[in-house]
Amino acid sequence: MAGAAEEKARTVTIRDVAAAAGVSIGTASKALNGRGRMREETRERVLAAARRLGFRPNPLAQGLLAGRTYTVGLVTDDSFGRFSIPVMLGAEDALGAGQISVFMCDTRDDPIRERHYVERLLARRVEGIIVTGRRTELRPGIGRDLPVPVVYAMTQSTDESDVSIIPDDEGGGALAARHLLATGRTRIGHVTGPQRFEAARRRARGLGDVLSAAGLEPAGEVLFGQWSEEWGRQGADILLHQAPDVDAVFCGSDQIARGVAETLRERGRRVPEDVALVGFDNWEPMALGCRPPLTTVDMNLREIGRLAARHLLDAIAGEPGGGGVTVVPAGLILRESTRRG
Amino acid sequence: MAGAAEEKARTVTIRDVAAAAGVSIGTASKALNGRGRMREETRERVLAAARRLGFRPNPLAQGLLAGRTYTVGLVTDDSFGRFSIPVMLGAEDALGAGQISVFMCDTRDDPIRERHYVERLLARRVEGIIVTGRRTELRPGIGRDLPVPVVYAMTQSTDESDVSIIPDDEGGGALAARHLLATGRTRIGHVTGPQRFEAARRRARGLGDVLSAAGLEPAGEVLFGQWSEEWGRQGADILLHQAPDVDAVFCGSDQIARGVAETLRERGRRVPEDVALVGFDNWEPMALGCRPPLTTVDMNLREIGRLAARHLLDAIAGEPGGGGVTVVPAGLILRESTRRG
DNA sequence: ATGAAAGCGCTAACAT
DNA sequence: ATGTTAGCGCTTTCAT
Repeated sequence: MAGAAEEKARTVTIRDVAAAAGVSIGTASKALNGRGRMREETRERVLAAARRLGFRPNPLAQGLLAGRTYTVGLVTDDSFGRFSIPVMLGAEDALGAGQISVFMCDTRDDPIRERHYVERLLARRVEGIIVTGRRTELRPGIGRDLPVPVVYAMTQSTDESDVSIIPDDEGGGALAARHLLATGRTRIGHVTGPQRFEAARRRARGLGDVLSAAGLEPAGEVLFGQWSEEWGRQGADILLHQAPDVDAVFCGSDQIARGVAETLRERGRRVPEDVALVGFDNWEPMALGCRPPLTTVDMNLREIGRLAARHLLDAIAGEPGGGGVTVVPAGLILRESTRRG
Repeated sequence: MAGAAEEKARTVTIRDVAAAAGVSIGTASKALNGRGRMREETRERVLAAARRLGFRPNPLAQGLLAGRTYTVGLVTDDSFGRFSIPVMLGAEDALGAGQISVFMCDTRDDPIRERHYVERLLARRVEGIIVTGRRTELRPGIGRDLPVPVVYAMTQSTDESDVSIIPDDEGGGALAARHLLATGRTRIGHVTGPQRFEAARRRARGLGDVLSAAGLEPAGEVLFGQWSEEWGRQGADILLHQAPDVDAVFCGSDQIARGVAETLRERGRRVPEDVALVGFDNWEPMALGCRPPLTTVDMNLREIGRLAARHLLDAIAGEPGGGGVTVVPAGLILRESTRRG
């Protein structure tokens, strides 16, 4: 299918092509790159030779000359990959088109290792660096006055002049709230992650603001805890105790939502008939495995990655673009857990 | 902490260092690389200049000369990252030490895209390629007679002469079976993924062989289905129907095990008192979120990655190593779901 | 229309 | 002990 030209192990240089076509190296180069003027016949001959020999220009040599490498570094501390992978895929979408390749580095959350990787990337002359993380928290930048542009995706540098692309946690919370209100719920509880997480606070604020605007308050306290199913189970019990008439729960993550769903079911509350449930993350194995399947907020991680890459490309191209934070709107994925009763 | 030397945006070449140290380029090179003999004082002077200017040798130039790039490609079709990320981390462990950087490419399961990426990697003169996948299934190789060595990790090429590193599915099944027998279970059921998956068949075989050797048979039929929680729920019901006295279930994945756990609980069977449960994958968010936390088979994905990288390094170094399949032993992670009653 | 030559940043012979 | 030179594979003037 891929044609008959078998690649041989020996590397073919432009010298070989030129020799095979009976022209000088310079001419071969021009023919291959479509530069300069030359007889059509000559160009054909060179191209044919190149094809026949399986010639691939050596990007190291090209880059050396052009002063470019057409590579960027992607540094992540999200070993587990849940969040950084979609970001990376998005980045690849945007970079791949431009023939830019990505060096992947996982810091294992170790600052020493991170420093080390950044050094290595710079030594390799990457043209830019994308830094991604597990959650949208502030983190120290990877270095000041680096010789290449840096974009933080799904994480934020403490240095305000750095460029960060983050999800709209607050908007996501608001989206969930409006959806629940629209489906007729009014006694809405909230079980979420640790209060020290900016993301948890923002999601809670998004919910709170929408409820306030509707003249409502959250059912029970806003329950900050852990990002785990176990906490979801506990939180649901606390919530049922504080607000027995609760008719909806917005959860700070899909894992928490699963825990909540389980407790609700065990306490005899039907989801969604008695209590509607909205998660956060749209982590499919979790959200689809939940019973019933979970309506949840999707942070559009892929888009975050795409945007980060585009910002980086602009910066590499020398366009200012301006520092600061870009917030990517979240979306709501509708499933059974909030179906109208 | 990292010293006061601020990096400036301008790239520093060895020429600059030589000039600053008042020596020739050649001497500067020798000083920096510790080759050749020279006065200690001169070497010091060059190193000091290099440090002061923030000099980093350009690996493109070095590579061009050495005919090496110190890079490898990592091609994955596991967009979601569940399996390929640990493999990648392991590979990084092994490669990073050798100053080899990794180009990451995600094929999105698209052969065209894969072909494209492989082309690009070869054009970049990677010195080797690691191919990883979602499950241990056979797949067509990425190409024949490629100019660099290729290692398949967590997936297997249909071409038997290719090098593949795969998990020990059969051994994992056997491990689970022996553990269940050791804790006094004898009526052991099996709910797993689709029969068309080699991995599912191997796991079932591992279980079956151990049971046979003990003079036992699986409880009920071996239930092949989907890799989903939903199927776990259904499968458990079928199993309870076929073998009401079942006292343990070995599941083909942690997701399936969660479904099984849920149905068991709803049918009034306590886990682990009445029925012990073993999963497969050690996917922590799933296994730990399960109630009770899941005993499960760990495929040692990281080790698979490490081994794949080491094979690749050997091959790059020109050591034969021999083709064929290497199987990495699995381990059993003990948690509540098989605690002795 | 084509070729020759310089040079990207670096290293390794070979001078001195 | 240090400097000079050639050359890795390629592109790009500048001659011819």
